[in-house]
Amino acid sequence: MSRSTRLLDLIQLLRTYRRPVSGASLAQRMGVSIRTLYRDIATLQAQGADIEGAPGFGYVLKPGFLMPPMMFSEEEIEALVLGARWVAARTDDELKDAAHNALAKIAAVLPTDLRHELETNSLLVYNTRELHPGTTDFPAMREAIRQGMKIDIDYADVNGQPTTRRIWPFALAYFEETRVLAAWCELRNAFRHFRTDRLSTMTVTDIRIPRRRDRLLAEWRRTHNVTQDM
Amino acid sequence: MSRSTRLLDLIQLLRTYRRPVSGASLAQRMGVSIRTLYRDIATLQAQGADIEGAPGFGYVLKPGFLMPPMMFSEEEIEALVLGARWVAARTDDELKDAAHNALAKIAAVLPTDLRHELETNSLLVYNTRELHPGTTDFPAMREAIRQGMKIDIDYADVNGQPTTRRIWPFALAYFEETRVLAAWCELRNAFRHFRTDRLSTMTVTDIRIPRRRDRLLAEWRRTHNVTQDM
DNA sequence: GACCCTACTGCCATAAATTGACAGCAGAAC
DNA sequence: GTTCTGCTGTCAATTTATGGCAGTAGGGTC
Repeated sequence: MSRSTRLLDLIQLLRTYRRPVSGASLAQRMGVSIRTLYRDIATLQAQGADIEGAPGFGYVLKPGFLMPPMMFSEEEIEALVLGARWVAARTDDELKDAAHNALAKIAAVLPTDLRHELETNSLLVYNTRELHPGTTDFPAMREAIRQGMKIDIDYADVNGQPTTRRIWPFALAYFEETRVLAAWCELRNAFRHFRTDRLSTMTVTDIRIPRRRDRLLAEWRRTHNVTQDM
Repeated sequence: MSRSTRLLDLIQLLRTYRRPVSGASLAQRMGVSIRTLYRDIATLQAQGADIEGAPGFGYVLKPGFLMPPMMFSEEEIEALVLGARWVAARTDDELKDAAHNALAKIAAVLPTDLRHELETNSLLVYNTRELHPGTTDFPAMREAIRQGMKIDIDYADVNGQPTTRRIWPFALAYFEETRVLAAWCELRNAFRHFRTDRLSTMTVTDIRIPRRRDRLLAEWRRTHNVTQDM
């Protein structure tokens, strides 16, 4: 790989990170020595890339730096289309429309050949089994998560009567057949998980959750050893 | 000036032109020989720049090398992230990287608040069951579908010995647990479906499929009553 | 057909750059 | 202090870039 392509690849690699990365791991992924990587970083900085490096931390590319190539590859188009199709097939109607609209917006900025690739993509998603229909209002649930609003639910535990609780929802996890709402439960004063097909009622309150969603998510991940690397 | 900075400058220079420019004048403005300019153009094209050159005319950079800023609704962001996460969790490593890179590229052209929405999104995908590992080279298979190349496979039917066939692959369908390659089978002279976990070998030939992929897909959909509305 | 203008490729000797290795300094967290 | 990292200098071997030249080819104009 020539140096000029490597520099562009390095930008793209840095774009995919949100937390600091060490130069050593970048060097390994680019297949060059650490010395060369330092030179590459210096070159990119000289060309205007806003790369922040600190001893003991690593590097972060501060957002807003546009540098070619900034177009999708065919494989990236495939990934986006396939993901959108899974969303359309396996979630709810609102999210399905959203996936559809997002693809349309992406298509609008694509050059002709890539738009054709997007439109004729032939990775398909099939739903063999029906999802449990349920009465859960997923759009409202997602909205509550986004806005950070407490909700009240009636939830039937595996071996118990339905109980009414006020919870702080912060994540919704999609399994093959079920979906699970992750929340802080005011009743139990602990993190709890609720299968959405066992919710009998759900009411979004107008009370704000007193903690940031990403903090709750981070703490839950830490205490429950959950990783999702995107 | 180093070559890598010159390549970026050349892109910028090309963007300022609307009518074709001759290589000679570009070379003069970049301060290099015409021979070097041709090499630079070739390098940029290899990196995905859509530069059109015709004898007697000159060069034009077709729009689309850089992505313009894009706006999505919060729900569209959620759909894209959720889809990308499903791809990352349930397909292969190459597609996982592609999904990751695509999101990073989208994030790069998003305004701050939407980028934050993308980065802190809390719709998660879980893989409860392991995918059948298999030995199928999915990246090569997707590439063959994209490029429209025939492939040779050894396929073990449900109740039979493995047979070697030459097929025209045109679609790959993702089910919860299996994946099925849809193709025209030269042996049976008909559409056939192949579970990828029953492929023992797969060789991509360098013979083009004599029909367009989208035509095959459309005909297969018609004859098999398959709908996928995205 | 002859004629331009241009894109594009192959070759080659020279010049320039890139590279990895090693040694060492510096800042920050523990 | 120790450890983790960023960062710089130097140098020899290697790789790459470069310009010049010759030649092919495509697409207009006359």
